[in-house]
Amino acid sequence: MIKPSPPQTIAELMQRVEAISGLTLGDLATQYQFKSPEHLLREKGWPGQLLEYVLGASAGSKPVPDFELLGIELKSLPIDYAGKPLETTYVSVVPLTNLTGIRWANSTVKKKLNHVLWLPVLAERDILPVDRTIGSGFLWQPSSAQQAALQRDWEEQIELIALGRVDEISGHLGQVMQIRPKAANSRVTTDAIGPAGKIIKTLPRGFYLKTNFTQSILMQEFKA
DNA sequence: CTTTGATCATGG
DNA sequence: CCATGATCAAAG
Repeated sequence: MIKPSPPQTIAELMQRVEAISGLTLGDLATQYQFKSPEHLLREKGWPGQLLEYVLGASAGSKPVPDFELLGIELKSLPIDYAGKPLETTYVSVVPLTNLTGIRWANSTVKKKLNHVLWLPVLAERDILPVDRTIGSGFLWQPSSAQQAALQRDWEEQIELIALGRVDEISGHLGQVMQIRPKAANSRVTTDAIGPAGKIIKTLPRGFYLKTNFTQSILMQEFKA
């Protein structure tokens, strides 16, 4: 099975999404000769990488949407038997320096979340990775209310960072989007603005969507 | 070395 | 039980 090429239209993308709904990750891995890990202890990104490949997303760690031509970002969303998200959703790296003049309107968070293809995967821990079933993927763009909530959390936390208070930030902040560590381990450091405006070393951070927010997106899509 | 893909795992 | 803090592999 050859590597799928990037979908040229949204219709083509959604056709592929519908085609894999109901299949397991193991089905796809076999079909596309992808590895099938027994557990995700050492390959936490496996579901996302497999789904990207199968749907024809551009590979790699580039600052562009997964489906560059369509401007769409792919996010797999692990859910439990009740359809609730099991994990927060990583969005992007948090900028910790050169924050002068930075604004929500130009932020990486806003860009990344402008148009998202959510792909739910039934991923309870007692289901082997290969046996996890893919659900119905759907396109989403934030409503004005959702945008506003994201903007509030972004501005509140970015302001703390700009004021040199990054080390006061914890995962408890934010109503719908939080900042948490995003690194290989807790010894990794990067530059940040410290107290008195001096550059300090701190743990790299990422923005994550809280499960209450992604759950509301699922409700909006599947309840009504 | 950094970003992207995320999930793991323990303290509260 | 669950969210926060910690962690892992691939790829550029």
